[in-house]
Amino acid sequence: MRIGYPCLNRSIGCTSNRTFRLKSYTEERLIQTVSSNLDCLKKTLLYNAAKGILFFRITSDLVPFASHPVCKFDWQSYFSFQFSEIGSFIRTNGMRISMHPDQFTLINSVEKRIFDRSSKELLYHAEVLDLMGLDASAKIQIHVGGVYNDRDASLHRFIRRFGELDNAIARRLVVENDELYPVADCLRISREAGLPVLFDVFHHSVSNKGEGIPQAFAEFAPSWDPNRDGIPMVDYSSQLPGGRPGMHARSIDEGDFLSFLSMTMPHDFDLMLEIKDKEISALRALELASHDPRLLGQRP
DNA sequence: GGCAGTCAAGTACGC
DNA sequence: GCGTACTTGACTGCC
Repeated sequence: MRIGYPCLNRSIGCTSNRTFRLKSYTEERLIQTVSSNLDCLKKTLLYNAAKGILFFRITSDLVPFASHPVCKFDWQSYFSFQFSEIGSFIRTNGMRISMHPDQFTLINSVEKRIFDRSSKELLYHAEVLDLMGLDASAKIQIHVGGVYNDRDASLHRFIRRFGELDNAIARRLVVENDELYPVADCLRISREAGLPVLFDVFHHSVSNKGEGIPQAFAEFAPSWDPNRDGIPMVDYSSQLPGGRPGMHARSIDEGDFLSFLSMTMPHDFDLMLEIKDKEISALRALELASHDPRLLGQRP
């Protein structure tokens, strides 16, 4: 088990998701921003390695407008050295990487135009991971998408569209349960399309078909082929106390976390903490899990 | 320097 | 049919 946090580190004084407005797009601005984002990504990974945080989600804003028609710049070649250097650091330190395109990336949209645009966005994500020289265990996670008044047809449209994706994308894609499509639906897709299911604990608590956590684990874990995909990835968060249902907690709920660890024994997986205070909770989680056999031997 | 409004993108939902 | 929430950090213009 590796433990991690998404996209941002708030302790090191830089962020790798700096961006700018479309209106102010220039090649110069792009180069400057990507360069600073990559520098910060490297710093973030150095911090993580020093602290024993071995799972990290790379922000989709690393290369702003990468899949937008406005971008004609060959950032792949221009930054190839920096990407490969970062990738080599990741591999040397035994780190796991994920990416998560935002809500606008929908492969099951009724509109072909939206699928095409999403496909370009996914290709950008795959290129980032390819340029880093990471194998297919570095994943890109998306949700099933919209319902469009017909869940079954929309679920099958996901499967059909998945089959149309470039292999560079398909080999990395994993589908994540959410409020609209609970894990049972993702498993149907997985069985037909052959992609793994990324289990989101918090979404599951909001939307499920009665499966408890142990049962859900028993069902989705086999969708990951250890040789091709690596061990499963799991997203974890808990309810913000007093917040609207579905809001993410600001910091880790220690009791909930410990009970989650014990409920998921003996499954091994990499755990992404989707919690507002990011690396703070990840560090706390590492302490809380320090006696868990799945983490032993991983402290720096 | 600080604040408020806005930002590429889509969908669901309430009116 | 239309407007707004979703979710969220960072940019931008304004003071």
